[in-house]
Amino acid sequence: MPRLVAPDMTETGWLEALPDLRPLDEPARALLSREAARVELKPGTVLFRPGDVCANFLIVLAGSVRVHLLSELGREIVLYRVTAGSTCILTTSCLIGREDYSAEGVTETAVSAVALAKPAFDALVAASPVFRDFVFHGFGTRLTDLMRLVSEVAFGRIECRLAEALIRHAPVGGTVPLTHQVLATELGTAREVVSRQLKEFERLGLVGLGRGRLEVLDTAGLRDLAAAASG
Amino acid sequence: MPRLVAPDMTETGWLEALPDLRPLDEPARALLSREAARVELKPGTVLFRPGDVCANFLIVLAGSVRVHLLSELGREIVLYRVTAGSTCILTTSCLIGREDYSAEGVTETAVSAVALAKPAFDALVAASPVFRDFVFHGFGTRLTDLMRLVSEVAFGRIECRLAEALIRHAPVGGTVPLTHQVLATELGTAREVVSRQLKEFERLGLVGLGRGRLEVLDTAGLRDLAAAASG
DNA sequence: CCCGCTCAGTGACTAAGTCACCATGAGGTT
DNA sequence: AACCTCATGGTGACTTAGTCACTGAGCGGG
Repeated sequence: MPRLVAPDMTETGWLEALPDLRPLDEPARALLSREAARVELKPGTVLFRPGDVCANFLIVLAGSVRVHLLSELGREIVLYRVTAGSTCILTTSCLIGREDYSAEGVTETAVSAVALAKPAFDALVAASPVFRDFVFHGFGTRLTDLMRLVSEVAFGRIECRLAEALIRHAPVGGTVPLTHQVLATELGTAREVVSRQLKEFERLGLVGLGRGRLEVLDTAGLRDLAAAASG
Repeated sequence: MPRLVAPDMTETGWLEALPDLRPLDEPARALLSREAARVELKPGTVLFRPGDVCANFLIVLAGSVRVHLLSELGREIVLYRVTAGSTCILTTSCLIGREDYSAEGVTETAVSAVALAKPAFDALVAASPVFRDFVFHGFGTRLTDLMRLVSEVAFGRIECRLAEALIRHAPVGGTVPLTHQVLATELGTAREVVSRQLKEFERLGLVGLGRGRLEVLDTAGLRDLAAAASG
C-alpha cells in the first residue's frame, strides 16, 4: 500500500508537490489553499461513469486514475491515466462545457488528490495566468495523447501495440502481475488475441509466461517489434 | 464556389457571425477587432503538417478545414472538421503547449478565417472570460469528439461506420460526388473495404452507385444499420 | 476435499485489411 | 476520331484480427 501523504504534503504543503503551480502568485495560492479539499481514495474507486455530471475539478497529487471507454458489449480501452501532478482533462472538459462524462474513471492505486468546486475553479482560471496555463497545458497534452491513440488503434498492428504495452508496464526484466485480460483492456482488443500473441512472444523468447504474471526477457527484441511498421 | 465574405462580414462586422463571442465586452471586442487578421484561403490549401510549429490562433468564419492523421504507409483518418464559428483545437493546443503539430490540416472548401498572433491570443484569454469560455469550450467539444472516434475505431464495425458516414455526407436522397477512396479516408480504412461494403449496400437497395458519385436511397435503412451493434 | 472462481488455451468461424492486378470511363491531346 | 493517361473501382487470394463456444488448469475458502 503506497504512502498516501508524503512527508511534505501537509495541509498547506501539498501545493509544493505540483511543480507547474509553484510560480503561482500569492493571492492565487491563498485562494487555492483555502478552497481546495484534500481527498484520499482507495484503489478501485469509481470516480465517474458515462453519463455522470461533473461537480469538481480534480488535481491528482499521488497515485493513478485510469480513464477508459466501455463498449456496449464488454470491451474496454484505456484512454489515458491521470498521475501525480496532472488533472483529469475529461473532468475539466465537463466542467467547462457542462457536458456529461463520456468515459469511466477508476483509481488504480490509492489516490491522493485535491478537489476544487466549479466557482473556485472559475475564479482561479480568471485570476491566475499560471493556473490557466496549468489547465490548458494538461488539455493539450491529453489531446496529443488521444490523437496518438487514434493513430495506433486505426493503423497499428496488435503485435506492435502489445510489445509497446509490455515495455511500458514491465520496465526491467522483473516478473509483473499482469493478466491477459488487463492487457487486452489496455489495447482495446480481446483477451484471446492477447493470449495468442503472448504465446508467440514466448516462442520467440521475448517473454516468460505464468498464471497471472509475466516476465519480459528481451526488451530490445520487443522494442524492435514495436518499431516495425507501427504506423 | 461559395461566397467568401457574407454581406455582414465587413471588416468590422465579422465578429457578429460568431454567436459565442457576441457577449464579448467592449475592450475585448476592440482588441480582437484590432489584432485579428482576415484570411481567405483556397480549397486544398495545406494549413499545417505534422512537425510544423504553430504561430497563429485561427477562428474559421466560413468553410471547412479537415484535420486528419496520416499513417506511415499512406492510410489516413479524418479526426474532425473545423467549420464556421469554431477554432482549430490542435492549433490552440500547439500554441499553449508549444508543441508541434501532430496531424495535417487542409481546407476542404474556400475558407474565410481570422488569425490572431500568440501575444494577442494570450491577452484576450487573460482579459475576457467570454473569450476564454469560447476557447475552452471548443477544446471540450473536440475532446469529446475524439473520444467518440476512439470508441468507433476500436469497437465499431465498418458496416455501421460507413452507414453513419453516408448519412452525414449525403443528407437528402440527392446524388453526391464521393469516391470510395474519400470515404475510406474518412473512416481510416482501405478503399477495397469500402468498395465491397458499398456494393453490399447497393445489393440491399440502400444506395445507388456510379463512378465518382453516390446516391442514398434509403436513409432509414442506413440508420438501422448504423444503430445495430455500433459500440 | 470439493466447490467455485479467475485465468488461460484452443478450434472454427467471421470481419477487416492487404496485395496484386485488371477493367472502365472521363478528359484532354493530336 | 483515335489515342493516351489517369483516377476510379472491381476482384480473388491471402493475412491479421476479433468472435464464439468450450475446455482445462490453478488457487483459495469452507
